[in-house]
Amino acid sequence: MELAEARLKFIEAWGKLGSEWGINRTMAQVHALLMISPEALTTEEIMNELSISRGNANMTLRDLIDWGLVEKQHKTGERKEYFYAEKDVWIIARRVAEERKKRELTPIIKILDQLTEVKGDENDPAFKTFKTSITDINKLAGNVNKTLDTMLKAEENWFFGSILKVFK
Amino acid sequence: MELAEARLKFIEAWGKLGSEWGINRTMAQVHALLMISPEALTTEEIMNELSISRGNANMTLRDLIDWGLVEKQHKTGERKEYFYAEKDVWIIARRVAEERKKRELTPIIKILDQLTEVKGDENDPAFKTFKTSITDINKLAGNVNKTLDTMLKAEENWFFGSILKVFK
DNA sequence: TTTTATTTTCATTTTTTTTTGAAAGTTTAA
DNA sequence: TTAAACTTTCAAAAAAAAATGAAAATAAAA
Repeated sequence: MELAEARLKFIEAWGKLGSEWGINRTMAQVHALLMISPEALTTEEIMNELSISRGNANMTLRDLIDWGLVEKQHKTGERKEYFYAEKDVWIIARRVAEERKKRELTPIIKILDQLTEVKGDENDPAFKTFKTSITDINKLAGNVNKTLDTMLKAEENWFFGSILKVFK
Repeated sequence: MELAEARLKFIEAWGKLGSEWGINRTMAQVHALLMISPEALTTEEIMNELSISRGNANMTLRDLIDWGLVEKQHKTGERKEYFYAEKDVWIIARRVAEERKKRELTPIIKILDQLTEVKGDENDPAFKTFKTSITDINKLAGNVNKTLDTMLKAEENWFFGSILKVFK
């Protein structure tokens, strides 16, 4: 396979994967494009490569910056902005985990904590089932949380190396 | 907080979480409702509790069955079908992991493997960056895959117990 | 300053996803 | 059989999400 074809396939696949995980397809595609680009790109170049509008490119890039996956660069003597993506997959994975933890896990844990406080009749099966489910989900969420904290503190080889041996 | 209110809050929160992770909000809500229901429910009951149409309820329940999270039950002497959800959160987590692995991880690994075969000029930065990125993502995906396999074989206390101590 | 290059915003349009509901299909019982 | 009870399907409608593009805003240069 030629580079040009492979690049398009990767961008498409990354976009699809993103959309399956609740991430805007275009955002995932812009990320894919920047990940495989050795140099920082301008908004114009991104628009052309992916056939998207200026507005879309602008908003998507802002989101990617918010996620900590892309940074703005300025070239001396040049007026326009360039965008460059982090390329270390371990750092990328950690950033995504960190953001999703902050945006989704923390809020749901807060709600689950409140729901644990529900009052009712211990002999009512509806009450008992509710309480057990919430308590169990809360415990699982707490463990996911702890595991993510460990992951966020860990070095790259935490995942690529030692931990896997424990499973073997 | 009263049970009725807590139930609604949980259903809402679970639906929101689902939609953030690419799972249809209604499907997550039906799942939530069944998880906190001690007894199996009829389509009719689910329609009423969540104010959804018969068609929607039917398709959503079928999907949940496909995911292995819900099962049909028949009560003797009764004609209509009842739906019951698995309540063990560890089993739920494993089923979801198993399905997403099959539906999303395996296909992307297949594509990444193909993309690793790309041919080009080793001195071309575009080629080098592409190859490095794909190779790294592929390695990470492979490790995620291995970890999930381990998780799928593991007992509940793999997650709730021992492994966490390794991190401490 | 004023002009020009560039970025950002956001009301509107387009696309995608989800839901509806009524007709068709199926199963059991009379 | 026929009818009643219940389930499934799917074209059409509605809702939600994403994208457009032109105007407004901003920033650098003349």
